[in-house]
Amino acid sequence: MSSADRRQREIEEIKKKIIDAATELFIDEGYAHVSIRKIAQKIEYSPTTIYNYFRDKEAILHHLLKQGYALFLRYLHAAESEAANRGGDIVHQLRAVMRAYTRFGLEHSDYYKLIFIEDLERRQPFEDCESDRRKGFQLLARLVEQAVAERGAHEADPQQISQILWAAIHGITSLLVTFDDFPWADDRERLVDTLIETQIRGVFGSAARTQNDEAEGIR
Amino acid sequence: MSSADRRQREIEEIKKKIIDAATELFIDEGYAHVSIRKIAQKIEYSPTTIYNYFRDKEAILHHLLKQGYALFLRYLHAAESEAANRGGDIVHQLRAVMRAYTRFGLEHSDYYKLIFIEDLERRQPFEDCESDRRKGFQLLARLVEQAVAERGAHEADPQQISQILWAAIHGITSLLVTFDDFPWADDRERLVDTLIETQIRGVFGSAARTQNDEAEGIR
DNA sequence: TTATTTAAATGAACACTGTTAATATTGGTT
DNA sequence: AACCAATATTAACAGTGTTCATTTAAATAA
Repeated sequence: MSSADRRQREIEEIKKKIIDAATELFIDEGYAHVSIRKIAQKIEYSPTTIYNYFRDKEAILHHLLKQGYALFLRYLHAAESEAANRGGDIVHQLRAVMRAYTRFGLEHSDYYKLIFIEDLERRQPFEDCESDRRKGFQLLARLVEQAVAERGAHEADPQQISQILWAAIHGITSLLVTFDDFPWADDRERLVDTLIETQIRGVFGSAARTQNDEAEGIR
Repeated sequence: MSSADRRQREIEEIKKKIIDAATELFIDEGYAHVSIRKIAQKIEYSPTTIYNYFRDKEAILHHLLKQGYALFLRYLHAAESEAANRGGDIVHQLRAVMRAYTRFGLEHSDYYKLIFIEDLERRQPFEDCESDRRKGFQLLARLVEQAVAERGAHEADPQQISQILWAAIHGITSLLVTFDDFPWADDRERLVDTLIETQIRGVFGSAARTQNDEAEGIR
């Protein structure tokens, strides 16, 4: 059975080669402007060979997007648990997750564009990608629910608050990523921080600032 | 010269016919999936005829986007001047403009998708469309500057505040428009209102609520 | 090792796409 | 009625995603 195993590895290897070539091309020239033939040429295979590994061109994009979403969720989860382990209070965790969201967008702006623009723009988005997106939102929603339960908020409905926070953080990230040459305020990191603080203040009131935050020098 | 005039009208008429057919198709099937031949068939002309009226397929999209931006700016300006004429204070105007932004997005979600997703997604966006977008932002920025001067804000930098408000309002609009079947909180209008109030509170503090607002029943 | 079976890579082809150049057709002016 | 300019159309090119029949390579059996 060893030869079958080896073959399995070979298949994965070729798949990876295709994905890598496609990623580079998609990012450079945009999904629509990349042809199967170009990808094939880049990996030095015949165009039809690709169809032995992926059902069609969309399947390649799908594979690529799934990778992006996995990375995205890893960012959010890492931020949440790290903040929790540090003993930060619930609002602190919320902040950390929001920051992680934009950090992902800025550090992997190509992925962000692909998964939050290219994917959204398609007629029929991939269901499992949609599910990953929902997972990201629910992570945020859980934190908000807990935070509202602990401290109360101006608007009582946690669902509404989650969606507002999501909107704000998605808004700044997508704008920063798509309008790279817009004259953004001095430092982008600071802009994001100010936005997050504005949201926290708007939702929980200024009482939401804790000694914990002060100690870490959060404005 | 009357025949030349008539011809001029005819040209505009055919252009309009092309744009209208293209609009419908682009909205239904997405820019990438619409072919010149399909547009031609819809208006019962030969495919090549279209090239007598538009340089290429992109030029059609361009024309369409310009229309969308014009409508968008009309929404913002109308809201601003209406709020000003009603004697509303500056924060009131700000609210009105933000609401107008989302109202445009919701009432013309197809346009919104085209101009705020399709356009952003292209490699090289049309400059004059970019300029229209900037105009929209600057309208907001002017109001913010004035509001900050009048009342002060938690964060002193008006530029930063403008960008935060822009991000929030763009965020909620694009999410509402792209995730039409997401389980949004009860009433979407109310969600938008709550988001706007959250922003105002976060930026100007709760002192920002005026008797004027109370009188009009704004929460 | 050789013969046979199985799996993978390919070349040719189809129905499309945007776009161009040459041709046919129309309408207005002498 | 004859001409001419403007407009519409047909034919064609290079390129696209994708399929199918065919060839090549690899794995197994004799």
